[in-house]
Amino acid sequence: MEKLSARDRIIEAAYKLFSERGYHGTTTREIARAASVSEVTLFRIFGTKEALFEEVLKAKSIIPDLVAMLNELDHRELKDLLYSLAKKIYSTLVAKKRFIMITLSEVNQYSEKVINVYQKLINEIDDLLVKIFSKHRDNNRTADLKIVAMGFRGMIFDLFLTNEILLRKNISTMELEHVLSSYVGMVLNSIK
Amino acid sequence: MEKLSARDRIIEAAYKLFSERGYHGTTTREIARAASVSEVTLFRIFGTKEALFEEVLKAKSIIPDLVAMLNELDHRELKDLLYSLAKKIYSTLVAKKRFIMITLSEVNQYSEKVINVYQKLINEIDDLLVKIFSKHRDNNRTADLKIVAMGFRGMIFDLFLTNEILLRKNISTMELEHVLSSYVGMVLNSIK
DNA sequence: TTTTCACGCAAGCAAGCACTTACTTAAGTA
DNA sequence: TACTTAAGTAAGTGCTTGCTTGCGTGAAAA
Repeated sequence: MEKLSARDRIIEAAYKLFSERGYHGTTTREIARAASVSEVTLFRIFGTKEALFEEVLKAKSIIPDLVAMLNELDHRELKDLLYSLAKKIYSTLVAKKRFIMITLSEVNQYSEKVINVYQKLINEIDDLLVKIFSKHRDNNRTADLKIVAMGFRGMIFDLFLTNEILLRKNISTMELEHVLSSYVGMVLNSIK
Repeated sequence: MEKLSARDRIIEAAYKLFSERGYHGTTTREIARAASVSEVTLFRIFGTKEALFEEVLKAKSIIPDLVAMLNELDHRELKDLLYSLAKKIYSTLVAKKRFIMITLSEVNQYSEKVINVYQKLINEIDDLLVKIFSKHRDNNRTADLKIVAMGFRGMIFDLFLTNEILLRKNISTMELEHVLSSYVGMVLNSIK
């Protein structure tokens, strides 16, 4: 905490406060105070509260993390591959929990442009899953792979949302692993 | 719209505005104006903005709808039963979209008490699903029915969230039915 | 008819908000 | 040493916010 520049301290503080109280629920005074910086400095660096908000989103977005993750896959057996993918997605979501909270509370005010970014990301995840599935599918099964992919992604995301955001529950690593591998099992049943 | 009392018109207007701009992003002046009521009347009836907010949540909560829905099930074949349940859940979510939006944007400020209400509701849905599954399960399958239930609920909720809230997409009835029946298929594969 | 009631209108209040100005200070850098 | 840079302090600007007060009015109830 001590080595960070004023700019970074402000971003960290704003990130935390925006995620807890929303954009309109957070004041620039509070942010400055939490960053141990004068309010004047905040405005000198960022100009407006809006601009600060955008910088926070840029700095903390989950999207680069997820995109990077998608490119880090090895070529194991299908079951292990899906399981490790599920775990990586879940842990990325947890690591970016505050970003998700901001997104949820501000989602209805996003522009077409921002929404397209999410649209693309979701498609990218689903397409990757379809590609993985189709390599291993049983050809006399007629399951629609795109829908299986949506379902798989949906189960993981909802698990995160329900436990981490809505119920604030401490799900144990063991239980998490059990649930995720069961989800993988459901998917495998549907494509083989 | 014309026959509503001042009180109801205020609640309707507040519901709409809170869902679009969040609690802090909505002013009592705007609400009064949208309700064609003077701001004074708003405060005479509700006392404070906070109290109005709580009345809106009470009046518009999705919880009674879902609870009522759970008690309206007939006893058809498993596949049809799950499918009609999925459709009912989805359409209830759509009908209460604004309530969900408010919930998402205010979720991190809810008290233990409010969170317990959601906890109970989620458990109720999952338990119902488990009950349905276990009547029809294949006994030599060892799938954990609770987890299958969580997955099923998760797929449905994520479908709603992604399409209706995040991407604001008009998913056609046909496509929705196709996706939901595929989800039902995934579940059936896992328990039989 | 008189009283009550539900509401509107005009005005305002204290506090808080994002943001600014003017000036200062301390630590590098040329 | 002179100058730049990054930060702070103190004060304040104009505007908005939640909420209040006082007074008026038309319609229904008594």
